[in-house]
Amino acid sequence: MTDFNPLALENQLCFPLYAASKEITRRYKPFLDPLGLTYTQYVAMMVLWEQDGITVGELGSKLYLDSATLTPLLKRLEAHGFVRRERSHEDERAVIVTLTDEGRALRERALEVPYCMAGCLEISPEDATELKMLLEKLLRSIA
Amino acid sequence: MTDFNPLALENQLCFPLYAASKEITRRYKPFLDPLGLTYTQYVAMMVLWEQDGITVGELGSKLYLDSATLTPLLKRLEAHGFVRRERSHEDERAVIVTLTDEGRALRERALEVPYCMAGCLEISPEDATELKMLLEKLLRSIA
DNA sequence: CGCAATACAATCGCGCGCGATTAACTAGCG
DNA sequence: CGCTAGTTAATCGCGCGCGATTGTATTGCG
Repeated sequence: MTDFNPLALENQLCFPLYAASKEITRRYKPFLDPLGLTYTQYVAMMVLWEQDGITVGELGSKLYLDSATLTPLLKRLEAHGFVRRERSHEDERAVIVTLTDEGRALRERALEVPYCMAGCLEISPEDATELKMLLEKLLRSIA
Repeated sequence: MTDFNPLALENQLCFPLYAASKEITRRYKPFLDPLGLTYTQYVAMMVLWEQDGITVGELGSKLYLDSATLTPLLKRLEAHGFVRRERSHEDERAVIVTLTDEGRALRERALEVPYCMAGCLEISPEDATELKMLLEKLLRSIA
């Protein structure tokens, strides 16, 4: 029997996950730079394009991020004129995030990003579907 | 035909990749904290446990990290007494990273980490193998 | 009603992650 | 041999990512 090294990088599941995530985020950069968005800001905007006027907490639960990350990020998006941040009148603890006209308009320019990325990632549709399914399964089991 | 929204979070491949990577790194924390390592420091140590005395550049190519990340990280590992950083005599541009006795000894304590994580991730061996294979395939195609 | 428990966002501190630049060194070509 | 082009780490600046704490608002229980 060959000796198995549990601390070898090749025997890790999590390392390729970590490395692939970083590399892909880097691949997004040239497509997102012209929009003035980072990757995290981009996914935050995706949530808002689907569901405008949600709270910081709701946004965070969809993105797996907390207010320590989101508050400064949303302030930057606000400074860029893409969103507004306002205390809820019903519940003064909550902060509602709303798209501005400029933020809504940005969606049109962002529409091509997924297609640019699809052309950039050399992965078959079958592998992509399988990978997405496995990642979501993993995510459900731990998050 | 149903209308497909390319900017919906559920239609992204990269988002579950990004989210799962973050969540898993977080799961490592309680196991790595007692060793005094972050996740990135842990994978750097894994490389050194396999191949001691490599340069910053070689380490970076294995971890997909550059010197801007590694230099301060290695300084912290040096401050903790796990590694030494010395200019190569053959090539004064290169910096050789070497394990200290303490750094080598840490491997024994780290050996249980992969087993703790395996017990913590609810994923079947078949899914894990398939996921790892797909991630490495993706990584090879883009990095 | 009053007060303790809970919920929510903001803040703080530290460690990445990386594009861009800088500085030191080496290689290689004429 | 000298000079330029290339290589290697280090540094800088900014934006996350998150555990921990803080302050305010709400809820719920007696």
